[in-house]
Amino acid sequence: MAPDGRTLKHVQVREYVRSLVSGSAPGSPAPSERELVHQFSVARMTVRQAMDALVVEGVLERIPGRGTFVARPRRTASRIVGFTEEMARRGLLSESQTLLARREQAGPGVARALNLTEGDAVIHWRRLRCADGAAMCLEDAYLNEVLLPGFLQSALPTSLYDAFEARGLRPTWAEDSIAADLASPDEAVHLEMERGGPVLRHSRRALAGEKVVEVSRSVYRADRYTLWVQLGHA
Amino acid sequence: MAPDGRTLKHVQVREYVRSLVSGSAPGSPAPSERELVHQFSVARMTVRQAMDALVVEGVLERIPGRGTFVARPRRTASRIVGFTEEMARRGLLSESQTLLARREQAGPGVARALNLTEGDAVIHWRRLRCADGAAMCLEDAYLNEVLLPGFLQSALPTSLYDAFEARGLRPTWAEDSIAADLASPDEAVHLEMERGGPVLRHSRRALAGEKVVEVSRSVYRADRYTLWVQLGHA
DNA sequence: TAGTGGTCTAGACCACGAA
DNA sequence: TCGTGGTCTAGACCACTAA
Repeated sequence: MAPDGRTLKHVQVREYVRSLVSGSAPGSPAPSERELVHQFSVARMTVRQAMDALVVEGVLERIPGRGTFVARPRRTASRIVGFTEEMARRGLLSESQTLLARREQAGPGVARALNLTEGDAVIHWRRLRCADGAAMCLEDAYLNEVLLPGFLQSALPTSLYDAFEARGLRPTWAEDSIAADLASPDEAVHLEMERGGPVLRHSRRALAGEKVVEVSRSVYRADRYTLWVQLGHA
Repeated sequence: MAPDGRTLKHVQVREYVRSLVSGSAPGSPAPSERELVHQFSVARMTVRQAMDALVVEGVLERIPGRGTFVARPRRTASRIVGFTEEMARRGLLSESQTLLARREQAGPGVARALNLTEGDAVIHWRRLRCADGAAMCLEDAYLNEVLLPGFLQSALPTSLYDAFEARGLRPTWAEDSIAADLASPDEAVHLEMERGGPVLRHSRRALAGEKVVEVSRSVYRADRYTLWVQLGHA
């Protein structure tokens, strides 16, 4: 489809307009379609193809009879992020202490969640996660070793999600479950809280495309953590 | 734009194709563009406009050189639903007992959340919500009286979200916060649980377009409720 | 080779908004 | 009245896929 040497005209126009309006205030006018026809010496349908893409993206908004304008940014559902980015968003410095990082054979539950067969090799990574120096969460992550070759052999990353990103495996879909519970004795020790104190249990199954990249169980100190979720759009 | 008497051609083609493929299995071929050009005696660009819309909607998928096919349904983020639909989804019968339903003056927090001024009239509706006969949740909802005229004067609905729907105020955006905690004595009595038992606190601010339609605080028995959330798409 | 979608042209008329 | 976006035409050539 895309000729090798040259850039498609509608892409040229699209990216020109995108750069023009990037940074413009919502409501600012974009060039009119006929104006762009003259500037680029292209047909109007070509310009419309370019603008259509930006409208679908939510960058532009058309008002018949008036013109095309910079759209106000859409509200979008929560992005899928890991602990590190979540804490950064709250202005907290995150640190982690690896309690366990090894190759294991998948049990029935983990195998099913990772779309693997029982006994397949998985990476089990257990960390105590702190924010601004205070124990916040105990996290057990299970990863598909096939998708992360050499993961345990090289230095463990600070952010698992950065490691996904670097491998083109940024999660695009997540199924989370959230429940309240009381801390087990072992959890209480790690989280430096009293036994039987309240905790928030957060489980996640994250996919990149069709690949299950992460299955995890986290337990948060209830007194230090509130989960925020945005749903819907527009 | 839209002439009164007749239907736009690209809309005709679009709806024809939509009805053709509705119910078809993912991967089934849709008519080719040139085929539709002949059937409808329209230009190819008109057919493409129709098909483009269906592709953006996620109904169709184009494969260059091969044809256009029915797309597999997209995974989408959690819909914004209320208690009634949430329980129905779990196969549970929900019932509610109204503990309080009255007009109040908005306090500072509720006023800010509802985009109102302190002292404005709001509806405060407190319900004990049960699933399959068992106490599940204690919910305090605050509503903008202006958006729900006559709400308290007529029979209270079973489902608040049905009432929104009937008024064209179905929430399209929600900001939720979720935390673990221990039940207060009062909550424990209503929820028929021991004092200091674990609960899940779920707060919501729901918008329909730009209008804040609901601000609520719910407290769930931790032993009976786990929250499920899906994020992302594709 | 025949068919498909992707790109592109050079026009046209319409309804609507602002001046 | 003029400019805007919305619709529509009747073609064209391209790259790709499958037979």
